[in-house]
Amino acid sequence: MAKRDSIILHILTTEKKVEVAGLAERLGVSTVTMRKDLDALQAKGLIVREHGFAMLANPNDVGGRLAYHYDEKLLIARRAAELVPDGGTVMVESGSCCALLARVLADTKQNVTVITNSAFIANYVRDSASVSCTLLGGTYQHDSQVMVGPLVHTCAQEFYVDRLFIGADGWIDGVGFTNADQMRADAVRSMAASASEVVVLTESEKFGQRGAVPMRLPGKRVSVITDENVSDEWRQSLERSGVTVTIA
Amino acid sequence: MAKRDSIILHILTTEKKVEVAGLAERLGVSTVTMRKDLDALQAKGLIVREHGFAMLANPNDVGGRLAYHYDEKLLIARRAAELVPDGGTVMVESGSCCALLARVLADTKQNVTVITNSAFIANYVRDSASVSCTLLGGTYQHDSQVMVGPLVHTCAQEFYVDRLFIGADGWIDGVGFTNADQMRADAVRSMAASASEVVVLTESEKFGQRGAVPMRLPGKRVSVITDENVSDEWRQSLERSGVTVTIA
DNA sequence: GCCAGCTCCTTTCGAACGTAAGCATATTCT
DNA sequence: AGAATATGCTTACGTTCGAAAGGAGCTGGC
Repeated sequence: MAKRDSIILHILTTEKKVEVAGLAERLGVSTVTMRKDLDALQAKGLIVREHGFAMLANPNDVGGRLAYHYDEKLLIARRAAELVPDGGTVMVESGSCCALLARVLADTKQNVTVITNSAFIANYVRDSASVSCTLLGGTYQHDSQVMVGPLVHTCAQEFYVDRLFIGADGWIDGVGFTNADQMRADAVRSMAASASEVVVLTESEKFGQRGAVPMRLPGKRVSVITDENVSDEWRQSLERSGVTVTIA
Repeated sequence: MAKRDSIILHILTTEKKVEVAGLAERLGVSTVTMRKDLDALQAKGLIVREHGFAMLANPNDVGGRLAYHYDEKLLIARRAAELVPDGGTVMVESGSCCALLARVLADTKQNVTVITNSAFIANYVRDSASVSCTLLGGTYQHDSQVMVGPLVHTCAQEFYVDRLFIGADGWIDGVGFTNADQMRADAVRSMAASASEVVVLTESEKFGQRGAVPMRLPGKRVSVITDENVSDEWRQSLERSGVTVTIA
């Protein structure tokens, strides 16, 4: 990931919509170079372009959330991909790191099967012949493109895999990982019942935050892959709760 | 649907990729007008634009298939929508007419629930608050964005509705409707088991063709909605087989 | 040290783009 | 019927776009 791309994403994250020419001037490059960078970012699904402007993809979309802390998320996804062998099958939930994991698997592995409740992820790796997707049925959440509800539970029962990768919106000491959306948290529990280990992929920033809905995964082996900025305090909190911590 | 739009789609269907300026000249309008038309078609998902060019969306995508005989398909979809009351629930399969039906429902009805095995359709009506989607789980076909396989069967069993709307790739006298893809034909059967009536939405052109896989819907009440160009010969063949024919 | 090869950036230019203002033909209102 | 409004197209203009060609800076080999 080029350094300038990170700066562009950071600016876009705060300002949403900027002129190409103005952005080029602020970064001290020509408009041609700027356009090339923006095209590359658009190809990754992180931003959307219009004539003369660049703006963040809808933050409700996973694509928009990806733009935030993209570097860390990519490192985490790459580390997670190491856990998946060629020809393996994994469950993947709908978080933004999870989407990147699917993308990394599509780009670097052979013949991997991804079971997910995210239509975004299925579409995200659509161009790759090396990943085959199974989409769990359910009620389609319009903004997040994620399947939720009782049908997810029914579908998930049809499978059993080694690992389920999930995102998280927060961590509360003594309570565990949390999610912002009750329906999605429930979907995670349904999927977790069909996996022997749950791997949480999340940027360290999330540890300071608290989602509204505890994930509640009692009796599950849980580990987390996060970035190097996680503080000792949170790391100890995690390990006290029996969560294995891996730094990407 | 403007008359010129139909001509544009017809040209695009045969030539795939054309220059905006050249197209404007051929139709005798200014480039400004041409761009406006093309933008409108792009907004409907029928074509894709590049700097200076317009081209058909990938024909493997439903969007690309929609461009072909768009007028007829829209009429059929509108007629089919009349069968669906506000607040109703319908099953919809993955054909291009079915996608248009979902779009029409989204634009004209209130509080309709669409149960489908097509991730394309779920995404296609994503912007509408008046349609809620339930996506049936299954193996995700990369090119068509359709769910197939045994999981579709399991999921479909969780529901029962009045009507299932499906597409078809052909009709053979004495055999019935046919489909080009075995997996998708199987998905149709799974869904048909959970509906009291099957409504086939298809352009009249299809009656001269034969898909490779008979749909086989024994004991089902079957009707078809098609366009006015259906010949008497085929119409009688359909009615002999107990299929109710409606002209849109 | 220094040259070849490579990558990345810039300059340049004609073509394409979006917007606004103007004109002509329908349509509606009084 | 005649004026007011609406629709659809064109011309015109300043801006942005994509592609090609040239230059700066880095890397590796001798």
